[in-house]
Amino acid sequence: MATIKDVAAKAGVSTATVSHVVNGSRAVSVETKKKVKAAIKALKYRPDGIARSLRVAQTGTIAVLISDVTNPFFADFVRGVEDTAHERGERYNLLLCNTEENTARERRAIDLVLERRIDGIVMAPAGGNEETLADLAASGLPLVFGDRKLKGVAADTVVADNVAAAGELTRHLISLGHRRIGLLQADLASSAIHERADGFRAALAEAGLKLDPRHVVKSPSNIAAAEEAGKALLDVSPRPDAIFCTNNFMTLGMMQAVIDRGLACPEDIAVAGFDDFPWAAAFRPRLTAVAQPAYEIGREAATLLFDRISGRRTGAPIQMVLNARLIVRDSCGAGLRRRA
Amino acid sequence: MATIKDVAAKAGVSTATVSHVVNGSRAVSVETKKKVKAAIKALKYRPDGIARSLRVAQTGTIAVLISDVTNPFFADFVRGVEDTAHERGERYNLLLCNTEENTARERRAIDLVLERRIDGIVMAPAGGNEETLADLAASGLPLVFGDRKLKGVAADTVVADNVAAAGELTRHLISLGHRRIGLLQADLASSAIHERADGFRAALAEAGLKLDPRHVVKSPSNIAAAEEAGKALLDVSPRPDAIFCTNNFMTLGMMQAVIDRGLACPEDIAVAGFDDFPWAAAFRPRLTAVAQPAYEIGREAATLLFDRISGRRTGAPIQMVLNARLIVRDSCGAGLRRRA
DNA sequence: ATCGCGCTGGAAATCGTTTAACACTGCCCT
DNA sequence: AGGGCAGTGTTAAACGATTTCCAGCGCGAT
Repeated sequence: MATIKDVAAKAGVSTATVSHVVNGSRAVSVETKKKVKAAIKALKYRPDGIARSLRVAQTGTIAVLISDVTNPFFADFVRGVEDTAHERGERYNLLLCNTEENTARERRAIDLVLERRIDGIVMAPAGGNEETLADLAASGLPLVFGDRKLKGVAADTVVADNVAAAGELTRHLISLGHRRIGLLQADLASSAIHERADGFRAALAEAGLKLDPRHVVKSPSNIAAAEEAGKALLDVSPRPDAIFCTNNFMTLGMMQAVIDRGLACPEDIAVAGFDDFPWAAAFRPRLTAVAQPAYEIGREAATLLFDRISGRRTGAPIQMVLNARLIVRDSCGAGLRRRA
Repeated sequence: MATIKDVAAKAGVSTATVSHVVNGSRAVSVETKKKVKAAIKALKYRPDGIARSLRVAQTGTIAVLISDVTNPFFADFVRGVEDTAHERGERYNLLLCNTEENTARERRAIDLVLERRIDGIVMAPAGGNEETLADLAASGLPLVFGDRKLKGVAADTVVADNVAAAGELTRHLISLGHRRIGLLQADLASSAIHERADGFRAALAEAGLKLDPRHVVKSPSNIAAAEEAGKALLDVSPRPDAIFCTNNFMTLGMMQAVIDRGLACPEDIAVAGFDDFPWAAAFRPRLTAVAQPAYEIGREAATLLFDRISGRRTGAPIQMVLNARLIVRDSCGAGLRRRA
């Protein structure tokens, strides 16, 4: 690889001049500019970003820490941050880390990206690293939380309005005549999950409905585990007549469980999902679900981050909450004559 | 941020010594080691990876260029490479770039990551950058293609056996009695897509079946476009009695189109997908599809890459092809009494 | 004349590491 | 006694950029 020195030598100028024509950081006569450009082309010179980063103390890289890109929610989220990074810096890059909802992995990932001297972090915190993250935030490194807030650490945050949306969804269930409504809850520290459960419970209480403790089960946040948990839920007697699922994995596992037990949705049991899918209207039962603005959460989080990085915004962290919207389709029995 | 110099000063040793205790690169007496470690802790010293990278000429970062993480296939693929990166380096990081199947974006992304002096690239080439990529491969930077091969550029490659799997899927369609089989093809340069179409056509020919030209339509690779294209396909007369979809977006769009036209799958029309979904057995119609080993493709691609990076393997590029497997469910009418 | 200024250009310090080369101290061996 | 070697430690030169001074030159104003 040719270095700036090689270019300077070939063009018969100093490295300072080469740097200036590359970056446009000072006026350079058209003549020397031409010579330098010729040398650059001849040597296929490409500036070394590492050396540059060392000197200017910024890397043009931001880290994105999420639990799993395989989760469509986070895939959208990541696209949101990438797209806005693209619009801003022109030259920003994303360092992606899947933390698997694991405190230790998250801490390792943080260590790693800090060593890389990234310009900022947007993350969906797994929980359990409050202390580390509070230190981090205090250190001044731009840090924003997306999807989840973290108690006790002051950082910019953008989340969906989980309790409101969860309330709306369960009221929908109730309005359809369901009374024994169960909860299939992802077993995560995520504030989002807990807020959804809270919204669910509050709506139930408000309607004067009781929640049978056997009708709430927690499951690891993946489809296979949710399927097992879902079956357990279907096996209690009396069986719930509707299930509220706190995230997309729970929903998918639950649907599978319904099939495993030979039941029909929505005729035998209603299932309501938190998190919509692009294909939800194309397969039966057409899923009734809350659609989260995953992409926008990523976008806003990135915007907040870049505002910090650029110094456009300083001072106290702000918190942004985005609306999620209920999409009524068939899986809860809307428009269905209910049996018995 | 404390630097190595600060630590050295505080511990009363040279920076060389500090470096050696940090990296374990030479014997250091227990006494000085203790002093150094104390200083490190006291100052919260964290080595600067940028400076280190500059010096040692490697970054511990690899770039992953795909069209879109939002595509479940690529999400799995990325997880595959990340997981193996994790197992290898212990300290490897992923730079993620979505190229949107866009030649220009891909070239920009390549430029960007080259400036970052990444240690290697694994990518699903969009097509159109053959020259650039051939240069790149020739330059000696470890480069491996996943999911797609690129004609005319010699690089390690891992792909699925698209033509075989496509053949198997269409033979399945034929065996079920379908005769007017249509093709909904993603309009991509991807070798994978073309191989699937080839496998499809070959199987048709082998069975002595004709392909009505009006029964093959190309669509941009996203659900909405595929839905429109799917409707067009359903509107030709005579209507096809089965559709082969070349990737997951085509499949989803097609299913939506079937609903839009008020038809039933598989009763009125069969749809066969290339790319399975984790939820495919939980919703109706249960999709018959070829399941690609997306995660494994990512894994093997990364393995190939690290073998190059570490110098464990040199010489001519190798090509690896992984099997995809057909999963028969309901959407093509298996086990269905066919009408008329 | 002299001063000041705008326009170009260069020399050299700097960013924070790693590492080759060298130095010192004991100690063993002959 | 002296050479060789193992064990620790330091000095200083890279790595490849950016950027702060500083300088030369031409020119208009005083």
